[in-house]
Amino acid sequence: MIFNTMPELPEVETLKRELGQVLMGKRFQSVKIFWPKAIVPLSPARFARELKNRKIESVERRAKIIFLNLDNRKTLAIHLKMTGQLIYYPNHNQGSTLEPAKVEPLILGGHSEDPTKYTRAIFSFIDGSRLYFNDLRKFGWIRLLGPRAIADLHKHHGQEPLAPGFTVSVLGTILDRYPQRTLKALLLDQTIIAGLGNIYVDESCFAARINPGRRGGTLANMEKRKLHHAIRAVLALAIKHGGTSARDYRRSDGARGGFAAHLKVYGRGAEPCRRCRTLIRKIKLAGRGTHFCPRCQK
DNA sequence: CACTTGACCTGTCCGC
DNA sequence: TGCGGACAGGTCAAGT
Repeated sequence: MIFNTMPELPEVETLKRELGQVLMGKRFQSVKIFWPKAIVPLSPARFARELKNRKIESVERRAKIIFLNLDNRKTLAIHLKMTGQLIYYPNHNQGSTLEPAKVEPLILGGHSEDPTKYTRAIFSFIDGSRLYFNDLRKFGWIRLLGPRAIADLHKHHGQEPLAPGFTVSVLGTILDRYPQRTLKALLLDQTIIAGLGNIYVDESCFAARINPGRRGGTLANMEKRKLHHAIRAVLALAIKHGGTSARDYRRSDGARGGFAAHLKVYGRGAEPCRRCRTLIRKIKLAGRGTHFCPRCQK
């Protein structure tokens, strides 16, 4: 089973659901660290010692972070950043304690690679199954945190856009509070709304038919309602499709897939708008490549 | 206050 | 074929 994510909220949520199914109740046996920076401030030895024999009691997501809650009130928090992956290998040799499970070749970035080339950590469980943390660009991190640190992480992040509490009026209040910021910058800011990234900000703005360069204070009430609905609809649909592969995502069965085929503007610069055939424009906004239809999005 | 740039890393792609 | 530059799903710090 391969979980390859391009992680924004829908991708991390997909991972959380799938990992929740397989990791619940597993106990860590050993941990190998190949890129110690990924787990600072702990040393690999300390990190492994603290995890040994701990049981995973639940799996959660907040913003773009995955939380593996352990049986000692500590939590393994994982952020995949740009290129992180969590790949689960079930134990194919159930019952055998001598022979480690064979590692299938890993497909990464569309190429067959040495399974360990981008592997920064391997978590082995007592039943012989394993979880690989791969990360080409080494931006991702894994931290073992107590309740206080977890609470701080939560505090650092804003609204969960799919939670019941994220209402039209909450979004309206946000927009009114930052009247001068562009929508693009506002929606990317994790301390305001947590979970949207470059793909889903562009897609949400398109769905709402609002230009991402608009300032928060300029949206009419109807537009606020449309944006609110667009954000939730786009995220929900993307989750339904298991997330987006902008590049070379493969499922365990080798199928391309997910939400990439449903993208309306992201990655479609100079291609015709699916609604009006006008060419999609790509500009730089808030430091990020930004895609929109100049005709549909006012 | 809002925006830009650079940093963290490795890889791909495009133009010359 | 090689080489330099731009760019890539994220986030943080520093400077304008």
